[in-house]
Amino acid sequence: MAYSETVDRILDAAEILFAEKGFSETSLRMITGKAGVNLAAVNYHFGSKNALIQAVFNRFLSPLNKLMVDGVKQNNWDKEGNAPTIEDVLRLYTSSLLKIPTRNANGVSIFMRMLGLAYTQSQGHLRKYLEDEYAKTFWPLLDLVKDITPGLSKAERFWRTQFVIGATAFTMSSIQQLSDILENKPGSEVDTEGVVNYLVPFLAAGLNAPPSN
Amino acid sequence: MAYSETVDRILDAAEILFAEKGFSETSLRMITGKAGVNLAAVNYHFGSKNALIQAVFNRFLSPLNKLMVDGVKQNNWDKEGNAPTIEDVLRLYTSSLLKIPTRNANGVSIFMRMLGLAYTQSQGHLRKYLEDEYAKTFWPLLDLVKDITPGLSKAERFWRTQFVIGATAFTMSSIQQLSDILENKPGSEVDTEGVVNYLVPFLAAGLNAPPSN
DNA sequence: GTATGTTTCAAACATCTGTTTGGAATAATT
DNA sequence: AATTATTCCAAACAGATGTTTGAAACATAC
Repeated sequence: MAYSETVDRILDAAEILFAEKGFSETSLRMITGKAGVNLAAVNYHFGSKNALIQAVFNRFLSPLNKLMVDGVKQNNWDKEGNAPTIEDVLRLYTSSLLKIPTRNANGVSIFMRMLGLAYTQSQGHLRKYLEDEYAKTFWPLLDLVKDITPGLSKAERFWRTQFVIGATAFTMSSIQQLSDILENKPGSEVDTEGVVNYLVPFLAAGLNAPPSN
Repeated sequence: MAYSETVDRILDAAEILFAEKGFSETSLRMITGKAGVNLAAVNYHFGSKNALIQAVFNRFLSPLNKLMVDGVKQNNWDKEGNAPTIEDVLRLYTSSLLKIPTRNANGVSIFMRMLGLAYTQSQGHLRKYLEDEYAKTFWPLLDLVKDITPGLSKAERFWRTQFVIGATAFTMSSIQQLSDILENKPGSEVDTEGVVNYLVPFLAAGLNAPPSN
């Protein structure tokens, strides 16, 4: 798959439509129509619709992965006696999300909604791909949490990190609609960083909560 | 739409398949095949596939609605000087979910996944249906939260309730996939009640956290 | 027993799906 | 300039989709 202008046009259009409607609900004809390219271009450049879905994921999961791994190294959290707090870890997580380079407006929302879809709509082919990427991106984060919350069982710690991801993905993906509800008028300006500021103490308290039993 | 054995057979099959694959990924031929009825039966009894989806939701959201409204009354939480704690409210919510009468084995996890799908996959006809029909169920609960967390600004309280919904919906809709990741093998058994028990202290601590500023 | 209303069923319907094809247009290489 | 590789594109493909049809089977009422 060589580079071409067409490849990016397709990825941009697919990303928006997938986030908007879901994978099965988005046809190749919608994508190529929005991208202004020929229908056959998807199969020519990507091979199949499934491969296109993976390519869309790859484009934003890779930078996220890099940002988070770099963040851990930069803070020397992997070194002895340099343990971060829960808030530190969450700040790295949320700031990494906000730092991902986006090509479209509302890039963060689209990307978060994709992350949510990745789990809720994951079909066979996506499954394996995501588990691999997931391991790379989120297991380091889980390791850090492990040192901070020694009182939790492995299972409870795992599920709490899922609650963190869930609250983040759900909120970010629908932040525009939710802001409209709060302000009681559509089109209000969304303060993403403000919502993140609400998010961090909520998640930190949840992670630091005493075990369930 | 009159009652008939066929109607229930279709609902049972559709419920399982929707939870397993999602709405768009489940065809009427799969449903009628599993139910052992003729293909045309869905359109005859329900009118359309969309109407069938709504009927499936209706069959488990109605009892949930009733359980929660009854729970609020039964505890006299609406009376003066009888304010519940955050844990009380969350326990009512989760125990109501677990109390819904089920027709299939694994009924609870199927309902949970449906609930997750209700939020994450809802667009178009489903979204409007859900908002109209069941917003009234959740607003009383949010009023209770208001009385319990007087220290929060209106905005911060609103966003925290979104975090609660997000963590719940996301987790429930992807609970099977996540269980597989945790156990490192596909097809593992999912302990829905266990996950719910992890969820309550996490969410309670998050809601009770000190304000962000 | 005949008539009426309801439910089932095989078949067909039109439309949409992802994918493939073969030739035209364009770019790169020699 | 001639040749080769790459990209584009209109058209067609085979299969799946939700829905409709009209007659058969069944139940109910008179």
